[in-house]
Amino acid sequence: MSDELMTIRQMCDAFGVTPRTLRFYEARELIFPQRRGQHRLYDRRDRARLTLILRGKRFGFSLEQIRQLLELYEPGSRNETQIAATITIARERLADMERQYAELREAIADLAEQINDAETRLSDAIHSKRSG
Amino acid sequence: MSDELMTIRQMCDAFGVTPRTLRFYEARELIFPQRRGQHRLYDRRDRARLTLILRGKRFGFSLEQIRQLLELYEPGSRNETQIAATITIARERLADMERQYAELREAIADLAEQINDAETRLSDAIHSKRSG
DNA sequence: CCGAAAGTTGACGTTCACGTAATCGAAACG
DNA sequence: CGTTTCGATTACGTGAACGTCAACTTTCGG
Repeated sequence: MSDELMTIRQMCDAFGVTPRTLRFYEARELIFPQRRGQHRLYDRRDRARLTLILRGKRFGFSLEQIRQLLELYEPGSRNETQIAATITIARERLADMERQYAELREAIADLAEQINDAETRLSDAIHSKRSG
Repeated sequence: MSDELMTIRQMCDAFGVTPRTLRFYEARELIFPQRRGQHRLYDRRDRARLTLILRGKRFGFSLEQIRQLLELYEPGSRNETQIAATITIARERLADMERQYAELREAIADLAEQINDAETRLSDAIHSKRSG
């Protein structure tokens, strides 16, 4: 069932990454595809993790930070100490994201204003050219 | 006037960067401090640019993208074509930021939920231990 | 005036996140 | 049954953004 298990190429097409990237994430222990013989096979869980990886990257997180966050998404058979540690890390990332969210709002407003100013300068320049 | 002109060390202390970083940004043409003899001196404009550089970095922009954006903040003596090009680039960055802003909102909600779930698992684990 | 402190210019090193090429085994296909 | 094709492994290369170290001036406090 191609809906359940995907080859590395299908994954690459689906997510817009290269085989190298998927093998690299695996080497860094971010995903753990099964093997059929020598070949890798990716299931729903792997796809979900990859989605989170790519999202994390868009927010500027390192692969290591993302790896730590992914533990949160594992109903994992780990102990209390590890769960607590993961939660602590996740709270820090969450705080990062909330700060970034707030700052992004400001930055968007700033940039929009600068674009407006530049547009004014531009139309002024065109106008003075036409009438000069 | 130390409020007007700052040495490289004062800049580093103020912005939390290293001298190497400031010289690197200068080599990449992101800032242009004056020289008193051999030494660099940074003015208000340089500080404003550095603020924008560090902000841009926090949003995951490359130094080259930031350099292009900085042109927008220069009341610059450039021609219409260049202003128009800068505006086009800036609009793209603005679109990037708006997408990021929207996605960040979702991601924050997701992560908060996962943290909640993990906290539940954690307290459950503690409870089962106490009563077991 | 002079020695420590601060700053300068190379130039090479480093980390992250992959890219790229070589070589190999397995698998699909006419 | 040979040959493309897909995938695996290994290893070296790369670009971005600095770190680090050496060798020199320059400047400032005592």
